[in-house]
Amino acid sequence: MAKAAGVSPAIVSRVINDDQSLRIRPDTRKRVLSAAKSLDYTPNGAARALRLASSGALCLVASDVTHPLHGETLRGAHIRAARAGYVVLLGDAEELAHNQQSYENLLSSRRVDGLVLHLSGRSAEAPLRRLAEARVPTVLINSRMRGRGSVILDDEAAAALAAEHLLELGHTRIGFVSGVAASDRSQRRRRGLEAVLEQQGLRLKPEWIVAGGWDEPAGHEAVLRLLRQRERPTGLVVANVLAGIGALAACRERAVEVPHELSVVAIHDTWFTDHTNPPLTAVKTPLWEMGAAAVDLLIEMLNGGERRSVVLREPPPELAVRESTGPPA
Amino acid sequence: MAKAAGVSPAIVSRVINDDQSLRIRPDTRKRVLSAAKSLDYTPNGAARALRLASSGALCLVASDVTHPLHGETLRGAHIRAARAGYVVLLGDAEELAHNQQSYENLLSSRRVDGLVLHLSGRSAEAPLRRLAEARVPTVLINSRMRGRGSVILDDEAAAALAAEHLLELGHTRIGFVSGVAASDRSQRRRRGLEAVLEQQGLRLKPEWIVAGGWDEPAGHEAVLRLLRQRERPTGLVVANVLAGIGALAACRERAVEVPHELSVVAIHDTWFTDHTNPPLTAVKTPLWEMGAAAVDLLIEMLNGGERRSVVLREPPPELAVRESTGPPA
DNA sequence: CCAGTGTGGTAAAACGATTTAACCACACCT
DNA sequence: AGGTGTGGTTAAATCGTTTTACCACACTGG
Repeated sequence: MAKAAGVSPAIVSRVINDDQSLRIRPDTRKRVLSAAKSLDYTPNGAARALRLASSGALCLVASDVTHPLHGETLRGAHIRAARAGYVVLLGDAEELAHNQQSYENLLSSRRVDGLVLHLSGRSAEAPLRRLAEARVPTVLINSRMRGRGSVILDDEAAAALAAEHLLELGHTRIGFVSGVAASDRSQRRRRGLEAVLEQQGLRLKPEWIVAGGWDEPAGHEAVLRLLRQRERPTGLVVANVLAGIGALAACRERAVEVPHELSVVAIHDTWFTDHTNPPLTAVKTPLWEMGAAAVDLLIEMLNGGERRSVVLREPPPELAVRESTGPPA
Repeated sequence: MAKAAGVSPAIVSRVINDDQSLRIRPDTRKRVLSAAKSLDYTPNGAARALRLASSGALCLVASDVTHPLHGETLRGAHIRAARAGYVVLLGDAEELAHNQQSYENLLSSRRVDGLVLHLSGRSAEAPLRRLAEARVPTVLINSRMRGRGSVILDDEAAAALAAEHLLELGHTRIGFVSGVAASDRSQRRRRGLEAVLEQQGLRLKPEWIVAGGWDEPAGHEAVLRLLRQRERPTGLVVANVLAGIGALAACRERAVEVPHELSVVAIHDTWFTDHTNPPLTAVKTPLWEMGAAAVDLLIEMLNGGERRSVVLREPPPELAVRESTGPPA
């Protein structure tokens, strides 16, 4: 490259990288640029990474790559990263937790400059977090830890919106299917729900709080448990849309009519809530933006910014009313 | 590192990489290994990549990262790659097609050793393919091109299975909602369908073949078109499960009863086919395996193997009968 | 005329691993 | 004893950038 331009590699580098402090004659610059184009030269990534001690790659670890909600977040992260010149590596939490060896390698070989962890909150994932922060700057999505960068949804607001919807329809007996119970996001959703109920002088009955998870089988199973009880709620807030679909399935299975006998509203919204039976009322949350915000924060940290914990309040959660909610019988 | 072990870097490298041609005293090896552990040393990825002229990363470009079916394939690819010591970068076709500049950079900077392209078959993606093969070894998923590595499903068999199911139920008036019409996988599915019909002396009426796409809106719109016709089929094969869901929605919208007035069977199966209204009969296809096979093939190519075109016949497609199909009225 | 100040570069030393060639000590063979 | 392996280790070159130090030259002001 340098040879073709008849110029030292130093100059080439500085021209290509548009170094502002470089003083150069316009025609020399042009010579470099045209040589670069005619050779269709691209700087070697590995050499740059070596010299700059940074790889230009971020890694997003998702609890489950096939989880439909992660797709949105991933895309947000991806687009933002690309805009800043980073590429995104993908990790599957389960796979990595299984194979700690390779996980450690990935982190400590400086192949990635930073990490975004989007985990489920299950305890099996603890080592992933511990190792992460020890090695590279890390941002947590939808879970918080002291002194770590994180981006979380406004879960209280989302849950409150769901609760208000049920209250407006006239429900007073309201149940809650939590996500992974130990996860802080699940607890935030519960708090948001409780706050709204208390305003109305209502309480969340402990026996109507059932532990679920983030996927369909978990919601299914949780609602079966709930339906076994003598007294039943008339309205149900489900902490996750996949679990919400499981809830609908459980109702069908037990011949519980939705929404006449039980109204169901879930948190998060995706394209297929229109297509469930009945279509599922859901609270729309800014998942795309969450991914984007996580990457923004991470890049900010990489540039020397401090670790912050961001609560994503914009855009605010929105209710999409469908046919799984209605007035109590 | 070398210093702590009291040994030259050459030895360290060869011990760490387990070089078979190295003859070394057991205690020397042990010294190296224990020093490596105590310093918790990991070779710098960038330096290795530079020296070895290979990055240890593969890139999977999907037409749409949020597409539920891609999740499965992605996971298969991911796990296989990890097993071989590769990490997987993720690309979004739409994003990359938009931003060719960065795409070219990614490919030519040798940041990835190989590429897996899982595209939709739309013409906008053509440049992605062209550039890819010019720069790095590439494997196409579910589409074929002369002289390129590729992995495709046994689409004929899958479509045939769907058709046989309808025939067995007694349908003779069968329609087809294709995917992206120009894509070869769509054509293979159509051929599979036609072959089975011909065996029974039946024909696929041209007016009952409607062009769709790979997502819900496309299927929705295609079936609305189909339902506008005077004469209607009683059974419908939809080339994609998402489009299938759109088909169901279109039927609901037009008050066409499924399965009594129209039976619908789609290709590909995912967890939510159980939850549509009515639950959707679908042909299960080995998506996970397809991702895995693509990566296997790519790695084989990277190791000097020739470009092959693999048809994935194992495991064979399987029919999951649900409530969207039944005997004709 | 000379010191000082720009200007437009060049040359060389990193970055951290891998690989090759070279070297040495020692044993074994003839 | 001289030649030939053999086992074990070292030194040096290399990958392609970036960065720092430095240089030659022209121009300027006193």
